[in-house]
Amino acid sequence: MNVQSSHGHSHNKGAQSLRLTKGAKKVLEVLERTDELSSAQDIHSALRNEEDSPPGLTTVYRSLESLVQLGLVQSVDFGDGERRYEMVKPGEHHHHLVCEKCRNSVHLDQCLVQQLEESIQAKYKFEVRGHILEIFGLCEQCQQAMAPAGKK
Amino acid sequence: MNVQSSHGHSHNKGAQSLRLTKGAKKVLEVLERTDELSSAQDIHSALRNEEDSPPGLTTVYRSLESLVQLGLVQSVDFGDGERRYEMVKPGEHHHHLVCEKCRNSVHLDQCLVQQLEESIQAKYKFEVRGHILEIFGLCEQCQQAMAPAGKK
DNA sequence: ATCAAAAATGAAAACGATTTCCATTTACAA
DNA sequence: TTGTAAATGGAAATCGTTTTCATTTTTGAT
Repeated sequence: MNVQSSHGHSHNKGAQSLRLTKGAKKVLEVLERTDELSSAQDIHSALRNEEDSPPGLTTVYRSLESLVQLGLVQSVDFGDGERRYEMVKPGEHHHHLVCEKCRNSVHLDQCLVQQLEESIQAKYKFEVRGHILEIFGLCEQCQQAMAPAGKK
Repeated sequence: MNVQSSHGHSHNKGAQSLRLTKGAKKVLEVLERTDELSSAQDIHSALRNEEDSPPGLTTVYRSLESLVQLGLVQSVDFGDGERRYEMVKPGEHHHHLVCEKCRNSVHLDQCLVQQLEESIQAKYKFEVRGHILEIFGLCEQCQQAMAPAGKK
């Protein structure tokens, strides 16, 4: 990882700047102390409530893009049309078990796809570069809350 | 499976009618002869080109929703904001290896998540009800096409 | 410190897939 | 045939995200 502050020298020529700009730092701070997944809007409102001159929504989006490219943040797609973000250990990623009832999520401690990359490669001659994986269902509490009362 | 035509009697009270309406039949026909994944728009244009009075886009969306509920069609999310659809064996589903270069996709013959449901259940006490899984990378041809020439 | 160029920023407009509204048409049981 | 529920289509509305573009801030060289 080669993360540098906006004040450092950078010779990256990637699709976009790989520096931590002022806005990106603020976004990262929000994500740092949140363990829930946050949408861009969530982050934006959080900043609105605590900053004197909060970054605009556009900047939040751009910052998230940079942070994702830096490998500090991952974007998660639950298929509901709203992307969420969360901090990850640099360069790592993980997937979630999302409760359809209470909407809480826990993350898997290992990636099911990574384990299978080799066999996919061997079987399909396909070079794995990325993947989406999210699992939906009922968490333990919601299963119990549901059992006695009946369905729904 | 309990699929019935629009002319059959139905006493389903589901969130929405589980009959095969005229529009849904046309949509299904398009999907039947396409092995590519199709977006709602794709299906709509296909119908425009061959029907005298093709269903409107709204009807295409509604039909797809029914067909998915009936288990005849699955919707696939590649995370690019456009949902695609394809026929499946009734009640089944599958996942894809999507080539990032040529955009073709092949589907996995077995579901990696289903195999793991039990262990997820055991380990996380989580009742699996559904999931999203798509794998991105390079297909064999594109790997070869890339090797000699260099990157991109 | 000063200056020009590059990068970052914000507000508003644009986008685009999907959904909602609502008035009209069609299907079908009686 | 007729009344009612379901289906349909077109337009408008949604809504997260991206683009545009003018302004401000940062940066590196002088």
